[in-house]
Amino acid sequence: MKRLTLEEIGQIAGVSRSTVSRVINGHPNIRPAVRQRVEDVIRQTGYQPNSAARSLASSQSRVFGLVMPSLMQSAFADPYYPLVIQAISHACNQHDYTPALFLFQTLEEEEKTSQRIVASGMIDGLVVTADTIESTFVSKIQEYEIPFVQIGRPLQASAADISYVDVDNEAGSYLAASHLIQLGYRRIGQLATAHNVAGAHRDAGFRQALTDRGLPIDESLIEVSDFSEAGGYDAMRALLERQPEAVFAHSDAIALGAIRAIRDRGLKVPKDIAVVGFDDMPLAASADPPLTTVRQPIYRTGTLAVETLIDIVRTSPAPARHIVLPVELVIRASSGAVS
Amino acid sequence: MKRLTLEEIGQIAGVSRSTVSRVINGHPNIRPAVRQRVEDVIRQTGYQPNSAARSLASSQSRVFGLVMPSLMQSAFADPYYPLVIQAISHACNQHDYTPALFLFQTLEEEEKTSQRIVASGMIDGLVVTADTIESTFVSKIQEYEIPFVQIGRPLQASAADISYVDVDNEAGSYLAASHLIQLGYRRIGQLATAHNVAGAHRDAGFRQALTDRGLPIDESLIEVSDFSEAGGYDAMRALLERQPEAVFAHSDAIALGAIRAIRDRGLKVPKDIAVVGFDDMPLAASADPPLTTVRQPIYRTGTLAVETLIDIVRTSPAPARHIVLPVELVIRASSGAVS
DNA sequence: CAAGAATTTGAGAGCGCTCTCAATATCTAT
DNA sequence: ATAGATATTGAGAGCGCTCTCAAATTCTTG
Repeated sequence: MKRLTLEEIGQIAGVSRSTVSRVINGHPNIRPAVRQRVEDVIRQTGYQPNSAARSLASSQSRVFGLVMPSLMQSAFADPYYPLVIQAISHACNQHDYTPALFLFQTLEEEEKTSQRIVASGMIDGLVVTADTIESTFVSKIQEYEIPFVQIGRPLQASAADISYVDVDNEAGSYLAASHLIQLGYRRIGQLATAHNVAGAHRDAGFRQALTDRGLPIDESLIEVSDFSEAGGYDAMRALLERQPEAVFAHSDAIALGAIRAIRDRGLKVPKDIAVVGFDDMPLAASADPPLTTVRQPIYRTGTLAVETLIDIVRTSPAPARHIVLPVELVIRASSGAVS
Repeated sequence: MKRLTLEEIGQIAGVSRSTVSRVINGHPNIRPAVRQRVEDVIRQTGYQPNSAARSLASSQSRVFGLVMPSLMQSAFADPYYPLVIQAISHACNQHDYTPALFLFQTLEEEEKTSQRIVASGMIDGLVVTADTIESTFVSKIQEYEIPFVQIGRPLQASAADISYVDVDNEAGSYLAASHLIQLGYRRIGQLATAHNVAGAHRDAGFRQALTDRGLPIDESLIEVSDFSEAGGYDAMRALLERQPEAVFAHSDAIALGAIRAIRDRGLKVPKDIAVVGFDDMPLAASADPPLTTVRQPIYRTGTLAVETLIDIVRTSPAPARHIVLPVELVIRASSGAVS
């Protein structure tokens, strides 16, 4: 099918290229009759402006990039990223942006692609998930002055002029720990994740809760895990030696691994050891026992990231936006509060 | 940071715009000394050609679209799609293509965005996952003559001129069913999925295996489920009434749900009922008991889809490519073959 | 109904690249 | 050294759009 141009649409409608352009871009000062006529032609022909020409002339592409640097294989097993991607995709569709996806499995891959992303003008803005330690990527974006928002808070001090959308990890783990304390548990372990900002915040909230309730912090009750089920299993096996009465895991996947480890040892959840997770992923509700967990609004995070980015692009230069979304504790059987 | 143009690079290197263009595009017939000089300037300046201008002049964007039509919320919980996305992203990075993501949660969303995708020239080719019944999308792509490959075989007759990459679902379920039969099980149930091509093929392979081994096909031992764990649980509960000795599930998630249902009924896997899944997702190996399942090369599917698409774009017009990848049976404890 | 103001439209340049074609530089063989 | 072949380079048009500026049209108002 032959693709039409503005000129040709104009010809059919009996107006100039300029007028058609005005109609498409919603400019004022067009006689209603003319606008109608042009719109009819556009609809009938299914005309869509050539996006390359548009970008070139207007120097904006209406493409957003979604960047996930140094993403390990495993991270994607977690339903977190898929959900974020889905949210971002949907929000982009909604606002007539096209989301381009940049997943980097190695630094080498990141290196190779990132220059093209920032310097080719192909992208109007970026959503960056930067949960791990800083890559050089953010500084590169800043150098080229590309608008961007991070999902997850940046750790470093330069955070003030970086826009981000994050969930209140600290409050979440505070809730989780407080819940366990209120249920009477004293020896509360933590299956923590390291090297990521969210993990640091979750750890902080956990400690704060213990401290606020006058409990000592026993470092030997804290085991480090990655975000996987298998990691949780291993970490919990180690932790079992220390005989905790309850355990707070930094993710539901970890919690599920922990439950498996506890059961393998012949113990019952929550009777012998209570478990609380973080995420409220779909499997949490149908787990055995159903998992008490901290629900974070993952989808909303993605949506807000895009909307914030649009706002930044529109009003640039703009002050940085900082959004922290609330979380909630979902109480199910695994913590022993309900049967 | 000010973005440079070809002209300016040429100025610095003391050559014309045309020559720089030639260097960038790897044309022959450039004096080595000149090429060297130009390449140095490009490297030092970090110059990247403006992609809009490039697209406009060459009428190709080096962008591939990844389209997932009528995707329900739940489908994304499955690690299948994330893995495909990851593979496609990686393959695109490898070949200097940019992957644009189009997930459609509703037909309305699909309708709104699809015209832009096909008619704006923003995209050189599409990878379409069309596991469900045909949307109007494929015919639209064909109308606009955009190269595309499907992941998963098209069901309808027009398949011959559609390129696709698929796994051998039929052989997979044939393997699974044969395995169970060989182990001596006779009343073998199936937790099947409906309304998707892969499901149809898996069902066919299952039936073929029974027939080939002289077993009757008992329709009452076939329950329909969606692809979720919860769906598997419900379907298995129903199936339990019919007292199967073994059950083949169309996905690992379904199998996991089935195991939970069996256990809730006070029965043991595999002692009372053997279970085989499909996918070999990461959780399959660490499930309790470890899941016998059909491993399909999901990642490879995505990679091949991109490579095939590149091949098609390059040699267009080209005959349709049909690729069917082999699967393998991974035997673990849940089928009762090993402890 | 004319003259000025306001609205609506069109012409033209230009965004940064590719690609053709012609011009120039270099090489080969006599 | 020189004609002819060949390799290398540059000039210029054009891709389809946006956006400015001026022209044409319509609307006011005395």
